[in-house]
Amino acid sequence: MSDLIANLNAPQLQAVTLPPVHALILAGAGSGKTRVLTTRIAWLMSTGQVGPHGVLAVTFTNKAAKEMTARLSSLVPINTRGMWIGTFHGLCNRLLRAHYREAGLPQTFQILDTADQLAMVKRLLKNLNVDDEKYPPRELVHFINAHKEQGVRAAQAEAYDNYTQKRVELYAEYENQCNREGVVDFAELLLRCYELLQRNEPLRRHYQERFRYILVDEFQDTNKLQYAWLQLLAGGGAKVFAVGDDDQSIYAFRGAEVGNMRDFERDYAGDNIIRLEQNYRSHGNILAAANALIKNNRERLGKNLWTDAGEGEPIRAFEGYSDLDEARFIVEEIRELVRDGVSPTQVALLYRSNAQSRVLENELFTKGVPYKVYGGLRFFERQEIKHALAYLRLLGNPDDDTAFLRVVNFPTRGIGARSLENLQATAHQMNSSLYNAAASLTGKAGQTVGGFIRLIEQLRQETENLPLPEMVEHIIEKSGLAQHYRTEKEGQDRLENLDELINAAATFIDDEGAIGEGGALVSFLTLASLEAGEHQAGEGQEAVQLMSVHAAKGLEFDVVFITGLEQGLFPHENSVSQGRDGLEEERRLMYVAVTRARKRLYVTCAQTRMLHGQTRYCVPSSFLEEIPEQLLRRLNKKAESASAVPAYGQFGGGYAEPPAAHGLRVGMNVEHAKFGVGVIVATEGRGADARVQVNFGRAGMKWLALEYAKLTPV
DNA sequence: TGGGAGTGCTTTTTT
DNA sequence: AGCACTCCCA
Repeated sequence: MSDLIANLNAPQLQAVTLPPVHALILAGAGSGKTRVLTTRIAWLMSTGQVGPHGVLAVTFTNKAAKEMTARLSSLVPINTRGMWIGTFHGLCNRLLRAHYREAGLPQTFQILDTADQLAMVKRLLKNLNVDDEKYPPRELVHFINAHKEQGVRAAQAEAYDNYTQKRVELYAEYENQCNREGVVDFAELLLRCYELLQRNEPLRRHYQERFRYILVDEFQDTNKLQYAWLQLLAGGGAKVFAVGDDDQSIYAFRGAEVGNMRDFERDYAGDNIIRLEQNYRSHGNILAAANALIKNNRERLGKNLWTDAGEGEPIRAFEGYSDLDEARFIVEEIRELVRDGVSPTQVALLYRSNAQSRVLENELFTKGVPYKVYGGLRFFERQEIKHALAYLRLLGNPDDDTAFLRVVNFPTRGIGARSLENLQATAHQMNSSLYNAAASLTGKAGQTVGGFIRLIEQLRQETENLPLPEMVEHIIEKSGLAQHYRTEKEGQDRLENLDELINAAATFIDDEGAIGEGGALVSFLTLASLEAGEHQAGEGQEAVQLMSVHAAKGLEFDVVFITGLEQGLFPHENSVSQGRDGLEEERRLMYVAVTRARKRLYVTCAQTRMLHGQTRYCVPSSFLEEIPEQLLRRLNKKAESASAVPAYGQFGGGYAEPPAAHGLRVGMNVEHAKFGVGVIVATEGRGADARVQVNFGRAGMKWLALEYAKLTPV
């Protein structure tokens, strides 16, 4: 036991060994957050304060949950299998499966992922003859989810105008449709679980008494409903240990409420607030830059990271002429680093938006540097996988219209739009699922659709007694999917993925020893929805890591490049237009990016960049100015770059248009009588129409018509 | 039915 | 530019 806490620093030790109280742990980047969380659990158990049974630990991602479980079993000799460690959604699912009747769900209820949900909303709009231009499906999905995340059902939703009135009605229709089909979306898992506990007192009491200690990871990312859910579970005297970092809150755009941290402080933690401020990850200069940046945010709980690792290297800053120039510089540096013995896996290229990876990938590819991009399509989201799963879903629950429509005519079996319209109308009349309504169809539609129904019935019989992997294999073959992809030109990859699905089923059976409530199939399908597949294969390869800043949260690397540091890109213009809060979230994002680096940090930008098919002229990010100059080493002189704008076409892609005849060029410094000295960032038009965009620093960014504005080069 | 042309959008993302 | 989605024709 003393081993357990031997190497903790003072605040870590304090947090881990806290008596049974509510506590808020403000854990800075790289301060040993996960370690404290897991050691706390281990400590509570090994001192006999609680058994594995009485602990509830909540995370946001499956990855974090798995890591916690793994670390825990290395700390204490217990079987973690039965413990309630998981994601909010995973734990809610578990509760709902165990009490599906009380929750008003069918035993085999399935989970809609984002794509399924969108498909259902689109279908709904069509069936109800609603103009999808006036009510865009995506916006409606957002409307529905946002309400659920606030704990608001359609019946309680406020309809403050006619438009919203209609949206609320559609929300209600959507709820009905989900209930009819016996499916739940992600937000529903949480809301349904919350309502279950709220309404069912014996059940609530049971869990309130069971869980004595509740631990929450990444608390700054919780939304309102999640907070309410925690409050409910903690209502019986359980002690909540919340770990989070308000400075790393970067998910407000999807409903996270940093305010929950303050609320938690007010409602629970009181004076049990512990700050973990010693950073074990980054060298001093990197931390100093991070601290200097985040200091500019107003709403903070307050925290200052420090390290005893020494200053380390300066932060390297580079400004390229173009995005291509920037990419070339980066790849050159990487090659040098690798030559000096740095492992490519320890080098990360970060960007604000995924579209930026293209130029970088191109250059890496050209120079033969292996790389891996994170954040593409995930395994269970691939179309062939979703098709196979849809067949499986239909076996489990014929009322699943989303699954039905996905495969009723895939591979094609002559069931056209007319037949389906027919079917949907019939189903609507009968208030039943498409599958059920199929029997009532007459004519040609009745025949073709009937054929599909018979196929499903046949598959059901044939696979009834098969173990899961063989069942999956059988379905893939007999549904015609395999044959379809065998004849398709580009089908090879898809066939391999389908094989991989069979493997996944086999692994699943081995790992889980099969079955949860409702059998192996249902739990496998649940896994497919809840764990869309941990990124892609080939994770451990010797490759440079490319990812968005969001995706980098929680990771660390020896060398980090933060790329595309330009005004409008990072901070992103859409966020900046959302006012102060938007800019502050961008700054937190920058803070996250900076604190990923252990030893060396590069910050790079470009003067021109291809965006949406057009060349944009860029101004360096305001975040660059927020890093104290003495921490920086500029790898190209700033003054030089201003006057050294290359001639047209000199640098690969060149510019979209040659410099205009008025002699003013991007990068030139000019003086204006009123605004003072500024730098030209864009030019447009010619002759009398010519305009230039100038960044005057304090006086801001201005578009000036050359015909009127007097600009003198300086 | 399926493909080719035309249209529109484009921040970040987990469950 | 690149991609997803729709529409229309063979």
